[in-house]
Amino acid sequence: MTTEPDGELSRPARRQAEIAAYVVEHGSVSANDLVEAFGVSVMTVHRDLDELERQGVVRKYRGGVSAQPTSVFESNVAYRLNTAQTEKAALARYARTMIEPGMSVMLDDSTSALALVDLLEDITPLTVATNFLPAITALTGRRDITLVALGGIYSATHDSFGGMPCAEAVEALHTDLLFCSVSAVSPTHAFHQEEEIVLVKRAMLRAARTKVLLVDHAKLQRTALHRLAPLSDFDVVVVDEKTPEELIRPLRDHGVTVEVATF
Amino acid sequence: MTTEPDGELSRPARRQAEIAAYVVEHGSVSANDLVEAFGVSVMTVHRDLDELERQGVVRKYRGGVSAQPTSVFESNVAYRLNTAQTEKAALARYARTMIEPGMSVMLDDSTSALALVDLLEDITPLTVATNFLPAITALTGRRDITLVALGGIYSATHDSFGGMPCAEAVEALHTDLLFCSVSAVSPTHAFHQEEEIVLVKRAMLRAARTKVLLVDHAKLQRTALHRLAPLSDFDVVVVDEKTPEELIRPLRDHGVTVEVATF
DNA sequence: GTTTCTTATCGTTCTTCGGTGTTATCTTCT
DNA sequence: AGAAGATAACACCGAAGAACGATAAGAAAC
Repeated sequence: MTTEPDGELSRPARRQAEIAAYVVEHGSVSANDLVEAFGVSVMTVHRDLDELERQGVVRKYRGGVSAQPTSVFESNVAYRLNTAQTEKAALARYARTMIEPGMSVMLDDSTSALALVDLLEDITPLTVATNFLPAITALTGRRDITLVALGGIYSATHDSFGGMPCAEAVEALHTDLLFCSVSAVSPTHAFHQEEEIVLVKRAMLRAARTKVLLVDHAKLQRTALHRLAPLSDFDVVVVDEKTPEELIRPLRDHGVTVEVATF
Repeated sequence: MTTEPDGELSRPARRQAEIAAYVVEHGSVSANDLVEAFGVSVMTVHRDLDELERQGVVRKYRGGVSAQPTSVFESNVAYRLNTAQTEKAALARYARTMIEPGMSVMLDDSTSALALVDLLEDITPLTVATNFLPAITALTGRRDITLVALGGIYSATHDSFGGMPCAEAVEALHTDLLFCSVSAVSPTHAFHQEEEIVLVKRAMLRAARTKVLLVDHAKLQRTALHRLAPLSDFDVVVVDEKTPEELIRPLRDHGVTVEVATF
């Protein structure tokens, strides 16, 4: 798992993700180790490590770096962008079909939601509320889209805004739709790794009429620390085509509406 | 006034500002007029006009464009960035000296505040709250700075977030300092052109302990529609060095603390 | 229908800036 | 003091993308 992830990431971003994985795997390594392992100069390694530290993924000390808890590595944006991008595109395409002109849509800080932003071209008028900075930036250019930024405390790890201020901003709204994602899904519940995130997502769930959960199949076989909400809180759970039937059935058995996004 | 503003703007942005000024001056002009006046192709003119329309500065119709009320032109970001940049830099440098490590600072969506952002390098730790997107973007990179984004409805004209949601976000905070700017200043009051902006600025005034008003001398000889607040609400009014003494005296006579930012 | 204006599309140019290594300076540990 | 590691300060290279114009297709006026 330490080698060649692919995806549409810039070279340094990809390398940083690889370095992060390497560090997580080895627990702690020296800068020189990384120089050898990745064939770049010391300077570049340090720059990468600075960036990773800024994102909260590693801790630097004199002589090397050590890994932070895996959970924060997994919610690292660069890492997530790397993962299952084709699945996410499919999920986004499905989500796209649920949106009608004139609606208001809320998006959380997930890469699935970001994929959706690119597909919003010709739905107009439209109101979009999100706390995810890349999504915000992408939407500022769009005339005909009313953009509501959900402010809050900036998190470099997620590149989004969160915390109490964000939750409060969410409370003040009510949208037609919510598209969000989580770290892990059991047959009965959705889970997430970080508590502050849970705060915001719960608020979002309260603030939308129709709630849609977007998950690729990897999420169904994983677990995460914090229970976010029962799946019954969602109106639809959308999974990708590669999801094995035997993972879908338990969900349906528990009364969850599951839709499969075909590619 | 229609010719050669300078500044550190990209070429198209500068030209767009010039076109905007041209349109404001002439009330309404045809695309071809602009082609001649600026020596670029029709296509480029149209693209510029589209952008200006997106920002709410002009209105396009078949055969040409017409100007929106001057007020919105004057709050157009590109235009403001162009204006009095050296003065703004001086104001920012002065403001910089008022900030101590550990403080929390609120910035409004003014270009003066943006100039200040660049000077925040070595004050650490620091908390900054702002609704100005360029400032937010600039600050996301900074480790050691806690960034609180003030969300709200995106305005392309100002490139910032506003409206009720933003005002509410502001209410929920309380910072040590506030740096803001306005369109116009009389000996007794600060004024602004747009009502929604007033809403947010008033909230900011309520949410900070020490309030600092940054104005270049041009502001002192102007008027604007909406009364924002009495100058007594501000703890300090900072003006630039080029401000004539006879404009400062009336302020002081009314009990306002005026500081002059030397270049 | 004709003319005038506008928009879409494409390819070229140009600039900007991200990404990098090298060298030199500065820190910190021993 | 010396050595190893970290950071700062240039300078270079290349690629991504902005900027623009020419042309063609489309829409609206007349």
